[in-house]
Amino acid sequence: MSQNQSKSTTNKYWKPGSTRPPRQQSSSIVDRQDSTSENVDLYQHSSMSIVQHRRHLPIAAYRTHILHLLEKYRTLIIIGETGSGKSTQIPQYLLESGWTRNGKLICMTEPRRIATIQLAQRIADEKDVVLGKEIGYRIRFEDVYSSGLTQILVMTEGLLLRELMYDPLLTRYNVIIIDEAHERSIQTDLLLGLLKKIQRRRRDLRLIITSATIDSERLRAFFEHQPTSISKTENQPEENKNEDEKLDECFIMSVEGRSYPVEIYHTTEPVPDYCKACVDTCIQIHENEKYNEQGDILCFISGQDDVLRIIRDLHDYARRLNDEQQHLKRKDERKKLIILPLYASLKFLDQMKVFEKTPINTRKIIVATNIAETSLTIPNIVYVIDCGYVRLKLFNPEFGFEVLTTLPITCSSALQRAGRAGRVRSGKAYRLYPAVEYKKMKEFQLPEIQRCDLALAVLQLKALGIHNIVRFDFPSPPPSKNLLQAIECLYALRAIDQQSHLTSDLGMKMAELPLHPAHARALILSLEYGCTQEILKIIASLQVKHVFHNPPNEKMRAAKLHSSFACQEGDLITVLNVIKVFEQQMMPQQFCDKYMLNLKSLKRILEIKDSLEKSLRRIIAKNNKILSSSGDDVIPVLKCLTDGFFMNAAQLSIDGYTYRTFRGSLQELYIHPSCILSAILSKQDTTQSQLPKTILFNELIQSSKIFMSDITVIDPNWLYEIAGHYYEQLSTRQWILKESCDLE
DNA sequence: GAGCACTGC
Repeated sequence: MSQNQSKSTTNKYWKPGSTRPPRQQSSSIVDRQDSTSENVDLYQHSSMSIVQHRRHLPIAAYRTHILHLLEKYRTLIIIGETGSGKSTQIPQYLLESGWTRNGKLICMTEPRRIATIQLAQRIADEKDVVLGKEIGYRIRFEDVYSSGLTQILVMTEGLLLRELMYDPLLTRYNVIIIDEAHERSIQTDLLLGLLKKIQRRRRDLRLIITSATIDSERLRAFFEHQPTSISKTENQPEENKNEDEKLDECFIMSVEGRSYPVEIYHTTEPVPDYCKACVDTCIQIHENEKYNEQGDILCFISGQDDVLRIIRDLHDYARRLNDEQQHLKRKDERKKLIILPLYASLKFLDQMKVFEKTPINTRKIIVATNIAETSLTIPNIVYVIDCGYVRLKLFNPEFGFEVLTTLPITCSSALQRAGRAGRVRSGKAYRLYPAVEYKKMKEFQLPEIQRCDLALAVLQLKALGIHNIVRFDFPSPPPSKNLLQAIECLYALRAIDQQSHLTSDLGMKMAELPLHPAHARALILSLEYGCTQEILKIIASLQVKHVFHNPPNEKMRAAKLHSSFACQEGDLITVLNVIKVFEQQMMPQQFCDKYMLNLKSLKRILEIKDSLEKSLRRIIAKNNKILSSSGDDVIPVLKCLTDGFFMNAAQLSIDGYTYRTFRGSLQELYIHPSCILSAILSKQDTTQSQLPKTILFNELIQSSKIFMSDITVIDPNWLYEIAGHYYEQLSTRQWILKESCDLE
């Protein structure tokens, strides 16, 4: 079960900038693959037929075993390393052996949209059928399947969760496969909990959970342990007992992957500056491995800022190298360098550069955030540098907010990062931390459900009829403080009443919208404030990041161009201005280039806006009525935002530049420098008492301080006018919720 | 006084 552990072979020590890593031993030569992503690696570039290819995958040896186990067990946990072929093959094995014969489907979930499409496409290719017929997929905004014809349906986790609202027993499926379960998104955990519940009613439903590394024993315990107190309604009637009743609960099996050994090096002591250490290590690799024909370098760095710092220093080195070579006027053995950044807010075309084939006599260095750990798989990596940190959202229950924070990574993450060096041939991983630090790391990252804001998850569960959230059987129960915060939040937003039931006027409507409850409330209330068109655009924009394009070398120009949309009311109204203008453009590409805006983000905002508008019309049953707009009057929009975001209100302290929330926390908050407000303020001559007294924020980001981002300026009187109930109750804590009692 | 992990409905 711990193949990952055994694959990473040796631990060696070295110090960046002093001792050089040992020279690469001559190793067996493996053909370099020209694939551009992991999803098109194996068969397309070999001479094997599809049948041969399928037979050669490690999972193929387990075909009959898997099918046999599925006859005997209700739930199957399959641990398979990358390259085992589990995702593409398992649904096909089930299809071939008749698991769809009664007209019901095989469902497979993926955490991400791109992976969903790619997987469905690949299965369709292997079966030589047109995508959308026997094999189909569903992601938000895209249904590519035919009811009555489709047998394997791949979809995102979020969509299966939505499907549960309309079909609580998921009656159209025989088998549900949860793929990539080790990522443990909130959706994964909600699905696992709900599927266990469904299995008690539907004894015929089979569940397969596949994962790379997972806390599998805990998961088996979860599926084997049945709650002792099953209520009468949930008890299986005697007469329904049949063959399915005799099934055993859960079985774990492992499938080996296909990867090469990776030598792992640790530093001798902690590095004071991991950016410098990363640059030094890149240089060392480049100098030492100059005879090595292949070998691109991938660096895992925690944030965009550090990525850009490292890129800048590496460019300096590359320039020196180039000058030296010209000066010597002879052919140097060292290769040329291509240095590329990779992070989420990078323009799409710049992201795609990492997939371009590295030319002969050239080495590619990619400096990436953890976008490279899950979302994008970069080909031909032989060297990995791991800084040992990651930025994660963490819910602080004392404080009551999610904060983006830098944390040390976990063992499983360190292994995952190192593993990226062994995809094409044996590789090396350089960890910028001592081995003792690795030993101190937590084994697995906390599942998202244990470290995030649970307001939306709780609302979804309530809508699915799970009344008592505290007693819900979670695979990893979230801290009770976090649950309590979520319940209190939903109560403050009037989505639930004091009995903790969904309110019929607001709560039920909010649950139908795929939005954070605060956003959903603002959107529904916009009908009363008469500014629905404006709030639709603003809420849609909050679901999408990176509207403003800010390349590191053109910051001044970008700031100037962006300031033409800026307004005193803050970031949300500024984005509203951008969207309003963007909508009217005949040539959106030229418009975005001119003002340094992100076309992809803006298009997606409009797409989400349309989808939210459809949902909203359905909820309020006003299909044809024109939705209200407040026109040029911004006051209704600001008041409506206050009505949704009142929990995220902050007031200026006496010092004149720090903020504190109204919720009684002593935490000092600062306006993030990316906010339009800081841009406006920095232009003004006097800095004294210029900051607005009361603001709403959408997110908190921790770096040197805790910063608020996406800020809106409001009139403090509105808070008492609109959310007086909340602030009064907050001070006296008069209200006692039923579920709070359960916790004690 | 000074900088923005990643998904998903």
